[in-house]
Amino acid sequence: MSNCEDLRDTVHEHGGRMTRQRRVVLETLASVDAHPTAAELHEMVRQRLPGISQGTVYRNLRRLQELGYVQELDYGAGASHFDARVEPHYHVRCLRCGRVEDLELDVEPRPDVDQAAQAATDWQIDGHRVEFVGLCPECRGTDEREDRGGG
Amino acid sequence: MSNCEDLRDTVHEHGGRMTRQRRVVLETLASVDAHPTAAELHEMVRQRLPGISQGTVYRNLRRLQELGYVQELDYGAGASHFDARVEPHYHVRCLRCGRVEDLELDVEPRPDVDQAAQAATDWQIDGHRVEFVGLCPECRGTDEREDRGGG
DNA sequence: GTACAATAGCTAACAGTTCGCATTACTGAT
DNA sequence: ATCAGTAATGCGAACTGTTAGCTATTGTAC
Repeated sequence: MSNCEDLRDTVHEHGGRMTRQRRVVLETLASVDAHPTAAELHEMVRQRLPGISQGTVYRNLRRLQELGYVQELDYGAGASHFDARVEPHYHVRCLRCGRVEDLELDVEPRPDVDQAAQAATDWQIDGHRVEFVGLCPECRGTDEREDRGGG
Repeated sequence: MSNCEDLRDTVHEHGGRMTRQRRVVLETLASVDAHPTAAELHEMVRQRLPGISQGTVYRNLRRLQELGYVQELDYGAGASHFDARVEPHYHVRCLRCGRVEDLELDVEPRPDVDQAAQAATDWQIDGHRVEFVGLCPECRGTDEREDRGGG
């Protein structure tokens, strides 16, 4: 949420064109701690740009991801969620309401796991993805899950 | 493979009805090492039951999953894959062709990670999901990825 | 200011999955 | 062995999340 000012120039460097829509999509995503889906983000962005279309939000999210300003969190439970924090960090997903949030965990992602995996197979191991699952504070009270976690 | 004979009775215990379709869906999935998608499994099952519909395959996969005979591998890269091995074990997904296979890794899934996560949040942590990503032997040669792995 | 290409907005298409409904066929009881 | 009752089938249509095609705009470089 602080680096938004230089985004214009930086995005230019990468060949992007900083339209009003793209700027607002990124600013909005960067300004919230939550990790909204494309539809949720569309709704938020609409408050500043009422005419923006959902396709534009999708397109910009994809482009911004390619440019490295956004990461997509897609673990299969319904829609993808998006995150403007691109440094690697952990996420939790609520099994009941689907919400995704950051998890501040000082356990470092361990490359030795990848090495162990590499030693065990003839595939080329590029890495691994981790997602924590559970119940968010709001859903802890209620008790009527619609599970989707596996793995 | 081996446990298919008792499936009839066991499934009954859980309230399921062992139709020809359900039996063949499960037998077919259990007889392969691969982890096919619903569509792929449908195609396989058709060789024994030409008239079976895709909806029936989906329905049975869901039901069998509820009954604990099948696990769904859904990490968001296109379609879900299904696995008749329900004991926890690791999987790799090919970033290029999407194939999913087992990964025999003797690193135990570590509950202490969940405990660390639990200590760091007010969510209720139920566990975590891990998926390795990389290139399968067949795709290693070619070099024209269509990436989808993240976080 | 002007030109040009990247992008917006719109709608239709698409993939994966689920649902509704009439028909079939397991299963437990007779 | 038959029968009743209900879960499951097959089919197609609906639904969700996402992408693509097209024309009109509009950033950006000159």
